[in-house]
Amino acid sequence: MKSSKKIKREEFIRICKLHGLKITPQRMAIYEEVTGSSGHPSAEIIYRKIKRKYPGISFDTVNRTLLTFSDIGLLQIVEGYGEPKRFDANTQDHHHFRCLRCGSIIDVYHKRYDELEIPAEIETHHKVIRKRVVLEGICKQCRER
Amino acid sequence: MKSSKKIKREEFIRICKLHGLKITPQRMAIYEEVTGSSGHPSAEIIYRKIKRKYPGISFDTVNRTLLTFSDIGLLQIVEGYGEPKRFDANTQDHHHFRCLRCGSIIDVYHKRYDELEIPAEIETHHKVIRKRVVLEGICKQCRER
DNA sequence: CTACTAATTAAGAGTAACTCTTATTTGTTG
DNA sequence: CAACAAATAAGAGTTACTCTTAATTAGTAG
Ligand SMILES: [Mn+2]
Ligand SMILES: [Mn+2]
Ligand SMILES: [Zn+2]
Ligand SMILES: [Zn+2]
Repeated sequence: MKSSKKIKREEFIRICKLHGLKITPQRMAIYEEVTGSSGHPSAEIIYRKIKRKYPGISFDTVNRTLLTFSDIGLLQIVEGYGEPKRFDANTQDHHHFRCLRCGSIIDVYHKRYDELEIPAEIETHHKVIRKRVVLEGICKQCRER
Repeated sequence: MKSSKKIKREEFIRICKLHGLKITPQRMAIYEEVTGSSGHPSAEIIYRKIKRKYPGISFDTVNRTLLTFSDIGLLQIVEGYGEPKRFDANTQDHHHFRCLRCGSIIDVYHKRYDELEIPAEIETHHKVIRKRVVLEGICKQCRER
């Protein structure tokens, strides 16, 4: 029986080839790291973690690769307000709650949000590719302090 | 009969006093500029426009003032992905469509979006202050090219 | 109106988060 | 395995803020 890690790697290779991207050790490491981390890490955080196991890697490669992955749909960038970009390898349809105090980002799964209709005056003029609900406020941990 | 411009200024002064902010010519100019502009300008754009009529003003003052105004609810910052922040003096309940190619931001008014319920598992743990729908895609102008 | 003082500002230096350039290395293809 | 386009490392450069400091000023107490 195949491990889920191996299936994930094969899927990764498939999508890279589909987009004409070479399979490099750096890309593998970055993909494993970002899919393995449950949160919504920044490029800097991902860079630091990978550097432990792979000291030669450069920040530029990590950042460029994350943007490439975002272009080909392997991951997404979470909506924000100009702080470091936060990456998300969760490709399921989902939304986010963002804490205005500590910056933590929590996944929100809600079927009604996935089914939102697009207003007619937008739909007739523009092409909508993505729709998301963004919730903001103060998270549990921050409230308790 | 009072002009709407005058009413706007009085309301501005009221809110500033409410938050213990001094009424300075710079603040007045920035507020007039940002409420007068229909789009969703960046700090740099607002700075350049004000500089024409008020050559002595500094970028830092414009930027700091915009952030202050956002803190006290006179305006908001539009959700984005790390480009320059975009400010919005439209205080009505509304949402945004953002063009992924040219970066233009279009207001979306849709009652159903204003009435979105908050999922129970978020509501019970965290305090939600704001909820917004973000649409993304390619705008009419960009499609026609 | 005048003096006082805390808030605000201009100017410019500093910083964070990318983003680009160039020389070198490497994955893929024939 | 030879050829070469793609990718990387290193470091410089850029953008968009953000901070520091000295000067100015709005609001208020007399
Ligand atoms: Mn997520
Ligand atoms: Mn708007
Ligand atoms: Zn928090
Ligand atoms: Zn466009």
